[in-house]
Amino acid sequence: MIRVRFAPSPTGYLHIGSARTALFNWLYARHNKGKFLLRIEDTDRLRSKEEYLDEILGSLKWLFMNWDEDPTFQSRRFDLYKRYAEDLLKKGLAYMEGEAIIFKVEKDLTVSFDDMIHGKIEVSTNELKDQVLMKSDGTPTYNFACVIDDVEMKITHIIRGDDHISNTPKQILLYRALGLAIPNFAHMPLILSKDGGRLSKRHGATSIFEYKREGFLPEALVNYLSLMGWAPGEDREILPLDEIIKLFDIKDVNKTGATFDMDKLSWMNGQYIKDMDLADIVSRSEIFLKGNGIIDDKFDEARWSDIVKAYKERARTLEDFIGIYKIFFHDAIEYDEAAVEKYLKKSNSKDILNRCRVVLKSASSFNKASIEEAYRKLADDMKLKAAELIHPTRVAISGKTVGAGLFDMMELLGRDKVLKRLERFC
RNA sequence: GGCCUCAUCGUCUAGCCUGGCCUAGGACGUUAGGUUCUCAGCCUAAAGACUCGGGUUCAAAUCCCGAUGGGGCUACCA
Repeated sequence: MIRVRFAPSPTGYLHIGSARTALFNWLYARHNKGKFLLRIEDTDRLRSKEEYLDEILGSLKWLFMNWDEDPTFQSRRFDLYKRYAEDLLKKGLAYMEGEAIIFKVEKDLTVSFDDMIHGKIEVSTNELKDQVLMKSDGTPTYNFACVIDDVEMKITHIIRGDDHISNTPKQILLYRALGLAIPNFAHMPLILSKDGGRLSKRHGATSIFEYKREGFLPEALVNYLSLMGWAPGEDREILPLDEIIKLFDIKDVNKTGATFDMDKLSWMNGQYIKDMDLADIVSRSEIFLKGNGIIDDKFDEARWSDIVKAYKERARTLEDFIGIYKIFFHDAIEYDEAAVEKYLKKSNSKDILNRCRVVLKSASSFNKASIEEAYRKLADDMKLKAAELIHPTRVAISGKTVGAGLFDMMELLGRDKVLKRLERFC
């Protein structure tokens, strides 16, 4: 049975890089019908915070990464580490220095392992210093606790970032000294920040929840993340999670670091919104609007559904729906000054809008088809192109030059609102 | 500095293992055009890469060596 783990340290939120590491572990487990376990590396009591843990777990859940079994907390296992360390001490493989227990690294040995992504990696122990196992304060060091926990948790495959390659020989020495079976290793490339360096809080290490706040869909984010360092082949890019699980293979993971591309994520998110069932995107946008305090419980869902239908293929994030909502449901709308200047301040603007208003006011019905017919006829009468009526009208009723088709917008807005907004410019 | 590691369009990648089908394919982005009331979407097209130098071979993006460049590690951080 394959068992993998994701081992976050609750000293910060889950960012893109760590989420991708978690994802590849999760995909490997699900693809192979194995177990995906969580280990919380909270040995640093000062920097570890409960709220970070909550955010990390919440982020994992949001991205569909459910875990098996209860998470293991390192802070609750100090006795365990101590026992192993004392065992090494007894065997004469470690020594005390003050209160600390230190592992003796034998010289002139070659440690080698077969990485599932990189192939064979070899290091001479002459490059390694003796390793602190237990610090003077009684807490274990990372490399020691990591080995003990991976053994205790019966981890079969350690999938982690490239930055751990140089930790691996140290850990292997520990497995050997303890007489324990060495797991398989797969070191995946790191996600780089735009300037090519390591992802850090200063450079692009945005919290996963920040993407949620910005209106990204978890499906799109997971899909995009899976493509950082891995490709399903056949030039496929947008594919559902179950398909990703089916196709995922750790052997296909690249060796080269990848730079996160926000533009492509946005594009992909837009594709997901466009292709999503209307009911689904309606409810998600609704939840998003509620979360942002834009709407409350008494809100016209049926009408919102019609609006979403008109806009879903042009939206890139759920955040776009905030502006859309305001156009249709708020009385006061924001006007794009440049657009007003361009379309509503011409010498004949007032006249045009006034005639539009009159036509709309007297129209026997107010639906997309009838409005369009009336507009085209009016344009004919005035010897103008329809566009010369359409553009100013759009700006007058929505404040913007962009958006859904004008006649859709007018029908969705309703006659009263349309007339009221036109009046402002007549 | 030492050690480890990586190297295909601006970005994500396919191809590399098992040399020839690669005048290097796809996607994002960019540019141009089409559809249209705008934008978006959709469609079409264009520009755009094998880091460099040796070697092996009839033949190298693919194999080998070196250089260069990037990244990581080098903590009683994780």
